[in-house]
Amino acid sequence: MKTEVSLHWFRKDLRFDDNPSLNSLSKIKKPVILLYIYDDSNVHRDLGSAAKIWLGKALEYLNSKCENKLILQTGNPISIFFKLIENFNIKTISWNRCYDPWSISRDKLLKESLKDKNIKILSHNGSLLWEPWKILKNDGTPYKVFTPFYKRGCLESSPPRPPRTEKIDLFYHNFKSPSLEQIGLKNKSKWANKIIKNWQVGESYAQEVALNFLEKNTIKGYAEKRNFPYLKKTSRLSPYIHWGQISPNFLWYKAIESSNGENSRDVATFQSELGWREFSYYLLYHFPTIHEKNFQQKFDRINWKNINNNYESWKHGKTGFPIIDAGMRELWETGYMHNRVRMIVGSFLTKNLFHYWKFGEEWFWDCLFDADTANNSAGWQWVAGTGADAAPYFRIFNPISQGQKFDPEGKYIKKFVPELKNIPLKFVNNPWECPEEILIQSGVVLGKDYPMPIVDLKESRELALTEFKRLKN
DNA sequence: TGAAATGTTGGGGCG
DNA sequence: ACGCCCCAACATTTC
Repeated sequence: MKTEVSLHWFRKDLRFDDNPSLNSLSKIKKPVILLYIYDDSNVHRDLGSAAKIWLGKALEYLNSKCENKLILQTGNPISIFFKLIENFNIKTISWNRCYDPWSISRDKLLKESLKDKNIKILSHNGSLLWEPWKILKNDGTPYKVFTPFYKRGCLESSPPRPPRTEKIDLFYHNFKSPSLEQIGLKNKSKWANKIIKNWQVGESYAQEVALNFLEKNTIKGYAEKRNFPYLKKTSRLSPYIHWGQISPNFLWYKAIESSNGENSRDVATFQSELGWREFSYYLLYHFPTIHEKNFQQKFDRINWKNINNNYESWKHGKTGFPIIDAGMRELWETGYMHNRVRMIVGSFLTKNLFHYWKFGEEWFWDCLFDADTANNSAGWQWVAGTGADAAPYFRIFNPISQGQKFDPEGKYIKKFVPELKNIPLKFVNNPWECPEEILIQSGVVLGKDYPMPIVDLKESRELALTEFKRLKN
């Protein structure tokens, strides 16, 4: 008779600490097998290039932390589970929930297919502070505005589950897994090596980053300084949170513990950023087309410009607007972009280049380590003005003044757009206005070393306003 | 989690 | 001393 075992299916919870599914299996007291499925048949689209790199590293780390007993599979979960059930005497299958529509239907289908197998199936909340279906307005409908969602909905409902870690016993097996190379999760390209260089991917590093931020009071000044990209005062936790290498519950309670007289506003701001993440997941759960369609349908009538060369210039940081180009190059070179700059480049693509937000969302999806369906779509719809509680359509960022305001010394720009490093501060954001003589001294030939601006800011802004205004009539 | 256009105020120069 | 203009600084409105 084969040993009775439990199975934990890792999805967006690539951690051992504060993992509700693992905790529940610890109570059952049967040895546990750990599974990850690189599922390309049930998702709505393939992972982005950066995400695959991160995932590969994360799985490597996870495997090393469980004595290389992680079962790695690729393909359709239903057939994989059937195969595993033949090989092991599985009594319980457990996972932490995902909240995107295709995962929900996949899990539902799986539960049904396993119905008569005499296996207990458990699902848990491992990635949200509040379950989306528990936060509703008095009339029973979901919130559509962040502030009441967060303040009345979340903060006034029961507090999030405190973090907890139980030890599990591994089941030792010889089940064979394909290698990361074989399933396409090992990218050895120059680009891959470059963008991952400054990141350490495992759970312990996630905790290190979090504790440095929260316990060592790096968070002090966060409320103000998080807007200045060169200061690097954001938490930079987003990739870890996305992959579940650290739980929001851990961060929530660590944040509260770290709050003192000096930083309470900073801590509250950080908590509300976690709140924005909750809001994005909440929206995707209640409005499951938010990743592909305008949340506000009236914006379907906008005549966006057809995709053209400007999109390529934007993607590769060659728009001629230094703060935009710095941001897009940070993305391409590091798999990350500072939040303030995400807003600026998003506004530029949707309002000045007048491209549909989905094109921006797609490029971010491909390049960001933290590429996340809920956050990415909600963010792009926010900036485009088409979303729930979005920025009003007329809130158009001016890349020159945003650069001057949030990169006042030009340090961020000069880091990622080094061809401008000798340009005097006065012209860092508007090199095309720099006198020829100074350009020569700075070693820059516009149109050759650095592009001329690809659009007229004033003109394109007016055009966007006119087109958006048209919808009101 | 804007920015530009427009309006208001007040101080200084100057006839 | 006074009115007038200019303009910076700030406030309000508008998109």
